[in-house]
Amino acid sequence: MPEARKIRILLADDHVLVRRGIRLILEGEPDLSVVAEASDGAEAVEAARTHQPDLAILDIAMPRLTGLQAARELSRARPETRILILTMYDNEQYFFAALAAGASGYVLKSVADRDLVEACRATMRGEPFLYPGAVNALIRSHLDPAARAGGSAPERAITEREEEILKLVAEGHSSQEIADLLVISVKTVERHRANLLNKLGLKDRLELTRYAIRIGLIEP
Amino acid sequence: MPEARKIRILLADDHVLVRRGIRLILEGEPDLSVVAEASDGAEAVEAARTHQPDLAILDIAMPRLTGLQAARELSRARPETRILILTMYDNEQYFFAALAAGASGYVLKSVADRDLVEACRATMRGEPFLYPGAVNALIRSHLDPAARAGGSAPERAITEREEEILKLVAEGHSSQEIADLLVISVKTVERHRANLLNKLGLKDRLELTRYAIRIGLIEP
DNA sequence: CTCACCATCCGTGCCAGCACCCATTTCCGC
DNA sequence: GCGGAAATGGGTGCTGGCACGGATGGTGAG
Repeated sequence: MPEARKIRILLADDHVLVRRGIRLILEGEPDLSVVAEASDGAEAVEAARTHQPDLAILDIAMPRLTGLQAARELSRARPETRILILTMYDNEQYFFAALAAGASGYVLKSVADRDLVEACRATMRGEPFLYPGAVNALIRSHLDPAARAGGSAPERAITEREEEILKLVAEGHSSQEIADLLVISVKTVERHRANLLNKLGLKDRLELTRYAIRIGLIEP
Repeated sequence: MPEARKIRILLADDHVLVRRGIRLILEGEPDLSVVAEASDGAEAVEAARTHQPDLAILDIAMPRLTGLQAARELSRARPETRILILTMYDNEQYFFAALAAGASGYVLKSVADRDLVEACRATMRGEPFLYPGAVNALIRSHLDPAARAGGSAPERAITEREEEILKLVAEGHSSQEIADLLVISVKTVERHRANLLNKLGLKDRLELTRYAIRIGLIEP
C-alpha cells in the first residue's frame, strides 16, 4: 500500500528557500505529502480552505497575518487541521501564545531538519510535539502557574492598550508624540512602555522594536 | 564523464533550513557539489581555507562577520574563489557594496530557487550574475555616476567601519559596549553613529535598527 | 463585596543618546 | 605635496529613556 493515505500538508513561510528546503525534507518521507504552499498568513488560511490539509506548518514571522494569527483563524475555521508552529526564536512568550492559538506543536527552525518529520507524525497521532525548552517552560508553568506572570517567563498577555503603545514606540514615536496621539499623559505612556519591557523581558525601545517586527506588528 | 569536475561550493547562511534548502537544490545538479557549510562569516572564511572551494555562496545577514565582511576577507585571502552574495532584500546600497567587496554575483533569496543554479554556473564561467533590479541600478549609475548611491537612498556609501558600528548598534549594544568590543573610544563610536544617521538621513538608533533589518544586515 | 488587574496619572533621579563644536593621523588620488 | 575623506579622540550640554517610588478609578471574577 504505497499510497495508503499520505498526510496532506500545507506549508506556510514567507521565504521560498525555506519552503523549498522543508518541502524537500518532507517529500523524502513516504507518508508525507505537501499539497499546498503559502507565503503569508492570509494565503495560508485561504489555501487551507481550498486544499483541506491534515496538517498546517506555519512560520511565525510572515507578512499580512502572522503564523499565530493564521493559527487562530485556522483552528476556528478548520479545527480538523492540526497546526505545527515553526519559529526562528526560542521564545517562551511565543510558545504559550502558540498553544493559546490552537497549535499542537512548536518546532525551532534551528533543529527543524532533525525533528520536523517526527513532529509532523507526532502531531498527526494526536501527540503534542514541543522542543525541550518549551517543555521546561510548560513544567515550570504547571508547578507554579503564578510564575507565568513573572520570573524568566513573562506570560501575562499584552493588553490592547499596551499593544497600541508597542506599535507606536516601535514605529519610532517619542513618548511625547504618543501621548499627544492618544491624548493621555506622557507618564502613562512611559508606564505602559515600562510594563511592556517588564512583561516581555526586554531591555529598551530598540528591543521592543525588533520584537514588534518579529511578531509582524509593524514593517521594518 | 559524469564526474568530469564538479564545481566545489562553500555555503554560508546562519539558518540550517536555508542551507538545507539550497544544498538540496544544488546537489540536484550534476555539475555542482557543496563541499562545506558555514553558519557565520568567520566560519565561512575558515572553511574556505580548509576546503578550497571554487565558489562561495554567502548570505549577507550572518552573525560575527557579515557576508560582505567575509567576502572582503575571502577575496583578499583566496582570490581564486568566486563569490556569490545571497540576500533577502532588494537593496541597491548593498548591491554596490557587494561589488566593491569582490562579489561576482548578487542573488535575491526570493528568486533564488529559479536562478541560483544558473547564477553558480554563470559566476564560474566568469560572467557576472545580477538580479534585474541590480542591473537597472548599474545602468543608472553608469548614466549618472553621481547618482550611484543617491536619489532617495543615502548619498555617500557607508564605509566598512560604519557598517560594523551599524550592525552592533542595531543589535542593541550601547556605545560603551561597542567601544569595548572594537577597542576604540566611546566618542569614536558616537562619531560613527552620528555619521551614519547623517548619511542615511535617519533620526536615532531605533531607525538605524529598522534600516539594518530592512537591508538584511541583521535579523529582527 | 473584595481582590486582582487594567488604565490612568505624578515625582525624582541617573545616564545614554544625540547635537554641535573642536582636533590629529593616515592614506589615497590628482 | 595638497586636498579630501576616513578613522580616531575630545568637550559641552540638553533631553528623552528608563527605573524607582507612589497614587486613583473602573471592571470583571471569585
